Amino acid sequence: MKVRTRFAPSPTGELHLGNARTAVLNWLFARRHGGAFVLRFEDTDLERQVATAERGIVRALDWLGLDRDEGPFVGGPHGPYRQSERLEMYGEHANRLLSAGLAFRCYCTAEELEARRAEARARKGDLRYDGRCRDLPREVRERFRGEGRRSSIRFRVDPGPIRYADRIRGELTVHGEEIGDFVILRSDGRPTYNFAVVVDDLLMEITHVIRGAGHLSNTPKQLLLYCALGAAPPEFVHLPSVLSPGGGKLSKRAGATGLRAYEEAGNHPDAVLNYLSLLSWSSPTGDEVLSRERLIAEVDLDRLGVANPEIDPEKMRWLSGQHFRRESIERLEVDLAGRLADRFSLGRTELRALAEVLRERILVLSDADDVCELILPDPGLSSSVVREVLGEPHAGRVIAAVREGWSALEQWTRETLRETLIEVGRDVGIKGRAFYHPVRATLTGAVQGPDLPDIAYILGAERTLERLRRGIAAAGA
RNA sequence: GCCCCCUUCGUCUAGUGGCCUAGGAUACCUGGUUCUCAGCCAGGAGACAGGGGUUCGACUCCCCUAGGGGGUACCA
Repeated sequence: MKVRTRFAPSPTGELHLGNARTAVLNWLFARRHGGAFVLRFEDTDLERQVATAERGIVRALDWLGLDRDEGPFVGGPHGPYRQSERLEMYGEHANRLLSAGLAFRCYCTAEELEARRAEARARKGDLRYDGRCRDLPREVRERFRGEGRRSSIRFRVDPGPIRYADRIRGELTVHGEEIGDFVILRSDGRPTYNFAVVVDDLLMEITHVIRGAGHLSNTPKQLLLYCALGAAPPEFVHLPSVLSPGGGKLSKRAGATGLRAYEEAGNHPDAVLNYLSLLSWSSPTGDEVLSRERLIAEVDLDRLGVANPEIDPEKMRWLSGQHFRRESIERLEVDLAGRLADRFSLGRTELRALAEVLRERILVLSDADDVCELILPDPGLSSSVVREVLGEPHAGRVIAAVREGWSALEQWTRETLRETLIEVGRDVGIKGRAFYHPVRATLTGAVQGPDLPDIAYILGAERTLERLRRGIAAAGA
């Protein structure tokens, strides 16, 4: 049977790391088995407009490179892919259960139920539905209808053990009496979550339900529904809940736990994919820096852990750096151009040089901002640090010697620049900061930054030599 | 209240009764990379939540406690 997985967020706000991790695992697993990954929006409960949230989620999935085989905007044979557009299907299925005697109409109003719950809470009693409409005599039902009472439809849950399986935790058991008869269709005709997922997953032929562990306790209800509908349940895989840095719950809004923040900081998308997959999972090889291809080849539901992992933004950044180190120059050029275009006008060779240098040192793309800010603008030599450095005894001589060495270069490469710089240093007989600082200050106006040869390489021969020329003049003055 | 799930270095994890004087990664500290920051390389410190069992032997199995997560909704 072909593997089919799904990601079913409700389109409220932005994707947080926990949702994203669920999406990642579903996608990876589908790709691993040549299956289908479907996106579905669970929006039955939402009256506000959700269009922007929907687009935000799709955009986030695209950024992570999680392409969908079916879903909103791409379509597919099992649509529609929004619950709000599938309302008749839920009604039909609920009626099937009703006529089979597996469900019943409940005439209790929301207010009555709430009042009873409050009362039960007060005397520390049982909060579950008491089953009072379960076997209502016909006359009573008719009287309620006559009174104009609306009814919801509840699923009949008989007492006794319910055994269900989770791929990660194994066999689990709950007792029917702990669940109670739950609502599947509200009195206004909308389905409840537990009913809608089952109908959708069934109709969409989902084979593996991979979702957060928060849904573990919903699973027996859903299993019961599958049986009642005469269908074979999918395999359930409940991923441990992702926790905020420090251990708290992952809140829906908090910026630091939103996927968006990691994108804006310039984390490499493949690294985010990699990092998210490493939560509760590890490669059998022990390697941690994994390409998309390796992730797909190596995902294995049987290597998933049970404990709830905490987000570690530092490790995320490290991984991002590792992915940049493995990135192609061409791709990095595109990323850099996109990020820096509005602040700097970058020439072709300059962009290439920047990419070559930055590939070896950045953790996240935003690190490039600082480097460019430091190197690209004309430094001006009037700042106090520069004047101080250029005022040192041998400053002018050092700059002149470096300029002479570099201007004789046939090839302006990082290697030749570095070798020449070391050679000149030896010849001139000045070392350490007395040697480096005058050159550095002249080139960038600061005494701190990337390696000197790299700075010269990015600036190119013409600009480097010109800046040095002015440095000599300033030092001489 | 009741029910379910979880608990290895700060963090992510390896580990399925002897291979564990518990391995890796990150973060941290130290040294190197003839300047700085970053990167990179090398080294260091750092954990089986606590208590009872079972067993010749327990990080691994069972029970209790504590802590965390979830459910008990006409929320998802």
